[in-house]
Amino acid sequence: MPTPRTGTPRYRQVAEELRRRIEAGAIPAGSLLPPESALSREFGISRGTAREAIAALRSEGLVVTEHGRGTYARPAYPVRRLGANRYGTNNSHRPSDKYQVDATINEVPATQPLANMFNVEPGTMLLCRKLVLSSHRVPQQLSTSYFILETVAGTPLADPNRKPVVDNNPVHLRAIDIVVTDIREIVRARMPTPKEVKALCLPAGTPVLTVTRQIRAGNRVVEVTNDIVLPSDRSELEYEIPID
Amino acid sequence: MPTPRTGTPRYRQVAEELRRRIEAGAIPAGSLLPPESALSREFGISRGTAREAIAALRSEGLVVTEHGRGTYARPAYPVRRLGANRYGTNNSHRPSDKYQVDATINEVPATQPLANMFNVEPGTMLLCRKLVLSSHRVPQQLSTSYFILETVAGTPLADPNRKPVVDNNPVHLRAIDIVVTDIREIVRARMPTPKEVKALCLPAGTPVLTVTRQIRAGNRVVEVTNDIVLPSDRSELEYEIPID
DNA sequence: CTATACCACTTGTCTAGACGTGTTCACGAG
DNA sequence: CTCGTGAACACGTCTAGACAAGTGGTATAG
Repeated sequence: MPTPRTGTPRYRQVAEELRRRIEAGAIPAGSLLPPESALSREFGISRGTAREAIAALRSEGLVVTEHGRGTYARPAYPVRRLGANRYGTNNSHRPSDKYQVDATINEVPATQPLANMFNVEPGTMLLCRKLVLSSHRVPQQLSTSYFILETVAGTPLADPNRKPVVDNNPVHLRAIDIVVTDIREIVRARMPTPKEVKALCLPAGTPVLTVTRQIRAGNRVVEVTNDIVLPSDRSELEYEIPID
Repeated sequence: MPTPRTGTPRYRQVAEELRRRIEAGAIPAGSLLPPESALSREFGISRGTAREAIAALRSEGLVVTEHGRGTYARPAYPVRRLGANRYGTNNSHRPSDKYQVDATINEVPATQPLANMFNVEPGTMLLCRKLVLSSHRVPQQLSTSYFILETVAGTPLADPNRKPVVDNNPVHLRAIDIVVTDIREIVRARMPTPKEVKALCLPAGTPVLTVTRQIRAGNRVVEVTNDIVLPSDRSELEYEIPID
């Protein structure tokens, strides 16, 4: 029984109806949507079409689905704002207290793109630090940083047993006599890889913010972080731009 | 004939195989993947399952699908970098030449959140400017800006016939005797609404970057842009952070 | 009272087929 | 030579049904 077409596909009509119900509060945030079988009956569509309608909402980040349980109107997450002052040298508040950090450290030769970012020869040995930053057992941030090995070898930065620093690298670099003068960040967004979905417990359809960061001391690049990965549903980035 | 299960679902196995082919260059960027019917035959799966495999890759942004044509390994887009110097007062390069701008201007009373961002009473009249920035007939950026009506009424900024400025508002604000001292931006990422998908010609599964911007002159907030929307496959944001 | 087994209900995966709609290209009419 | 038209082929939408697998509660055995 092919339903007569009205131009817009049926699954999209159903998605819009569900969206209206969520936005009007008829389906409160955090509560369950009707199961697929009920939607199928209510709208006179097959289960496959009902699933497509829900998939459309999921891809907008409006709902999340759990196997065996159902589909929820998505509750607003508490957002972690990475403030404009996160690199300030007066570390009045230390975010590290609230977060748990897992680090793996090893040494690698510079690949071509990394060498470009450091302005060194490819093959130069680098120190590579991969961090996983968690809060309440939920991973909040992944990052991979590189340092010129020569400049940090033997310092606390290269010590795997040392509790690694979270954000404020300028302070810790100063501790080893590197005075950071400026930081350059490039922000992008993309869909996560399956690995990142797993590592960050991302609900399906949630994009990630990525930050590529260069930390410079004078005209020397002392650290390259080749992608800080942040779940976009739990993070935002703040910048202050002074005007001359 | 239900295929025997090996733990991971068939559509995911097919997706991984296709991913390998793309990453290995067997399917070069920009070229067509085999059509669904061919995948269905090659892997011994139904067309629905082949579609699911492709949907998985699409949701990672690895491929894009065009109705009637096929699915392409996604070519790298030319990326528009919004540089750290985009608000510089010496506008040495004028990006406006390369872009076409459509503007709609009207006057609205401040809602509560807008009033908060401006630090004024709700209901204060604002000038609202919606811009669509295009390049080569492809929309690249949407934005909605607000100004305190009183401060800009009668100035070129409020003139709908005037060719609107693209980026560099500080320069144009200075022209009406407002000296911008700093700009605060908050960057987020999310999935686009269906309207944005259409307006920005977004391939399915592409997230958008959003920037909420406050432009301040002294301690007065002179402009609030409540979301610049950028397609994440064509844009990146650059920031320079000076360290004291 | 507890632990387990089962059951009802949910989403996940998959099949086979139907018809709609957009694209492309070759072929034929003018 | 140009224009259009139609066939072939691509993806888009939808149906009906099947079984797998996760979740949570209930009834039963110990």
